[in-house]
Amino acid sequence: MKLERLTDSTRREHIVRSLRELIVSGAVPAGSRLTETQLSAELGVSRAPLREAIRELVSSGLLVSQPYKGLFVRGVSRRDLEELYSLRTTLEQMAFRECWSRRDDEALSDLDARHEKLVETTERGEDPVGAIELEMKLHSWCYELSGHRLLTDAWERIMPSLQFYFTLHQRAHSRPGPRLDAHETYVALAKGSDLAAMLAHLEEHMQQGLARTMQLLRSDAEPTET
Amino acid sequence: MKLERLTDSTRREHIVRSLRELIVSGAVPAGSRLTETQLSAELGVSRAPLREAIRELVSSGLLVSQPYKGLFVRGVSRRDLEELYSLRTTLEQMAFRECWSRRDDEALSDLDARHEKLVETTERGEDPVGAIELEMKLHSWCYELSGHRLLTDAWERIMPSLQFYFTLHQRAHSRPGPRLDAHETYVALAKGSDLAAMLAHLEEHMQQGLARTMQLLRSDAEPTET
DNA sequence: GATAATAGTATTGTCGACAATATGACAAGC
DNA sequence: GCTTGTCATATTGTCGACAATACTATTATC
Repeated sequence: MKLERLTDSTRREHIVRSLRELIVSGAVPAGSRLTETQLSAELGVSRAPLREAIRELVSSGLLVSQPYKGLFVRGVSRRDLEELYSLRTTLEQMAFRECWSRRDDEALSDLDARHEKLVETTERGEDPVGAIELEMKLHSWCYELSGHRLLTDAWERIMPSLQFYFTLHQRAHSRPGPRLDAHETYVALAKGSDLAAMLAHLEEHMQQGLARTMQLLRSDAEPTET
Repeated sequence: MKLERLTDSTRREHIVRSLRELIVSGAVPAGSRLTETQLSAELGVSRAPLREAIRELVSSGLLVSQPYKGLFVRGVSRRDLEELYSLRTTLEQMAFRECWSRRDDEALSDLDARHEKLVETTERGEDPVGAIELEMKLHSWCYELSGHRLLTDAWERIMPSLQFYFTLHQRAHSRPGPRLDAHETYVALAKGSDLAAMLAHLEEHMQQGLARTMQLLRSDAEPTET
C-alpha cells in the first residue's frame, strides 16, 4: 500500500494554504497592506514560519514585499493577464504534447471521471469558488498526466494567480467565470489524436478566454498595478 | 538617470548566492548532506535567514529537504536532464516568439555586445566556470528582451539546475561544455527574421545539446538520483 | 538469537526578544 | 520658500534558546 503524504504537519505549510486561500478567495482584497507582526498575531503563529510562508507566496506572485513598508496583495493588471495567458498557453501545449506522446489510456479515463465530478459540482452551482478550484485541479491533473515534473511545477507556480483572477472575476460578475462547454472542449482536446489540431485548438481556446477576460476587465475598475 | 537597484543588502540574499555558488560550482558535490546547524556555523549566520535561503534553493531544485534528516545537494539524473531540456526548449521558443514580435533593434545590438564579451572571456579560457555563468546571462538577457516577466521568472527558476549540470560536465571532462559556435548560432537565431525557421533551428539545436549531453552522461558515473 | 521497548542523540520546527533599517514628520538653516 | 538635517516610529531582519520530532543504538525480554 502506498501512503498519501500527509501534507499538513508543519505550520509553515498550513500558513501558506491559509494565506493563499484568503488572498485567492478575495477575503483579503487586492492592494491590501499586511504586516508580518499583524499577521503573526491574527494567525497565532510566530514570525519565523510566517516569513517562510510569505516568501513562498511572494515567489508565486500573490504578494509583493516592500521592505520596511509592508506586504501588499498583488492585483492582476492587464499586462499580468496577458503574460499569464501566454505562458499558460505555452505550458499547456507542451503538456498536451507530452500526454500525447505517452498515450496513457487508463489515465485518460481518470480524467473523464474528474471532469464528471467537476460538472456535477458546477451545475449544482452552490459553490462557485470551489468550482474554480476544481477546474484548477482538472488542469493540474493534465499536467501530472504528462509525467513532467518540472513542467508541473511551472504550472503550479502560476496557478494561484490564475485562480485569484478567476475568483475576482467571479465575484465581480457573479456569473460562472470558466465555461462548462470549455471544459468539455478541453477534455476532448486532451484525448484527441491529431496533435497539431489539438495544439491549434488549445491556442484558439486560450485566446478566446483572454479576449473575453480583457473585455470584462475593461468594464471593471482598473485593477491594481504591481 | 535611472539607478540600478543594489541587490545585496540582506543576509538572506547573500546566503542564497553563496550557497548557490557553492553548489553550482561543484564545491559541494551532488549528494552531499548538509544540516542547518552546520551551515549556519560555517556561514556565520543564524538559522532564521538561512532557512529562508534554503527554501529558495529547494524551490529551484538545487537542494532536497528531508525533514529531520538533513539537506541533500541534488544530483542531475538522466530524467532530470530530459525534463530540463524539454522545458527549456519550450521556454526559449516562446522567448524567441516574443522577441520576434517586438523587434527591438537597439536591444538586439546590445545582445551582440554581450555576446562579444562572452566570446572574449571564453576564448581566453581562463575561467571556464565563469564562462558558463556568462552564457547563462546571455540567455537571461534574451528572456529580458522578450519583456515577459513571468517567462523570465520561469527561466530563472530552472537556470541554476542547468548551470549546475554544465559545471559538473565541465569538471568531468575539463573541456568547454557549451560550444562557442553554438552561441554564434543562438545569437544569429535571436536576430533572425524567419520565425518558423528560428523555432525549428532552436529545437534542433537543443536536441543536439541534449543528445551530446546524454552521451557523455552515459560514460560518467551514474549521477545521484532523487 | 531474535524482537520489541526504551532511552539517547541529532536535526528540524518554533518562539520571543532585540537590532538594523527605512520612512515620514518636523524643525533649523540658507 | 526650499532644502537639509534630525528624530521618532513602524517594520522588517536577525539572533539565541527551547520544543518537537524522527532516527539509532542499546538493552531487556522472550
